[in-house]
Amino acid sequence: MPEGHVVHRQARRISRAFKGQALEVSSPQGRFADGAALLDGSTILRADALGKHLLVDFDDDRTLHVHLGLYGKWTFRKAPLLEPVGQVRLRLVGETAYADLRGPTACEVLTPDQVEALAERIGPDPIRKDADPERAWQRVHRSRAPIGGLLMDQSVFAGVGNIYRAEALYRAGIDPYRPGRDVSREEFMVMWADLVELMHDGVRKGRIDTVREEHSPRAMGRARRRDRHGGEVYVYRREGRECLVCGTEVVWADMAGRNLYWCPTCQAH
DNA sequence: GCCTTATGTTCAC
DNA sequence: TGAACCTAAGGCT
Repeated sequence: MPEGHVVHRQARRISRAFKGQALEVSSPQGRFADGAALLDGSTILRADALGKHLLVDFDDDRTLHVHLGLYGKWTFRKAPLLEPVGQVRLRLVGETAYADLRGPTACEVLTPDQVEALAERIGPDPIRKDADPERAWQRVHRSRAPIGGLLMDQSVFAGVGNIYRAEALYRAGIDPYRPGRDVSREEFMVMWADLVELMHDGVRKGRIDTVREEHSPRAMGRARRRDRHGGEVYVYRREGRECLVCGTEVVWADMAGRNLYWCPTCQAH
């Protein structure tokens, strides 16, 4: 259940574990048997993330594309090899370690053209150095759709998920229902810079913390508080509890089938 | 043990 | 807008 920061961590981990090695590739579950056969014995050149998409380049111009979706998960282990447990779609075995992939939405082999097409259909990823926020700004600026929806649109912001959506809007003081076209360029650029900072922090720590020091319950002498996803946040899944800043009850709504959380006082407009 | 829920995307209507 | 995809964890019994 990852947002972009997790996928970037996984790309880094795959690079460190397997780069330059000829891998044994298999599909214990069988659903990726053809792709695994195609990649088996090939060498990994690099692994990278584009938003929530993981791309692993093998020699011979073949790229493994993995999207974890809502349930997908990687597990990394040191040798010795253990029998696959459960539904393992893909197993990568290197010299001293191996990785198992379960439950992904996408696990396929792409050609260079297909990789290019993927890169073109997703928006700028705040975690990547080559991201151009102007592309996202043009989309937001011209849209009547609510900014809360645009933040979840991967063709506008790649890698942003439900937690970063809720927290970036909270920190910017923006009502999730405000139309994109009513967000000023200044507000957009501040929010983009904030996403860059928050998501880089997520890559570094492997968890999402968004609460500023001055608002942290620790700083106010209260017990350390961890939210259910493992980090410390202002509004995500805190419906019915008090806003850490103003005390108003955090509220919840369904927005396009996803859970949306915000503080109606701190994010009034 | 059973039921609900989840940091997501795509497709059909 | 809703269902399907597909797996694991947590809450409930």
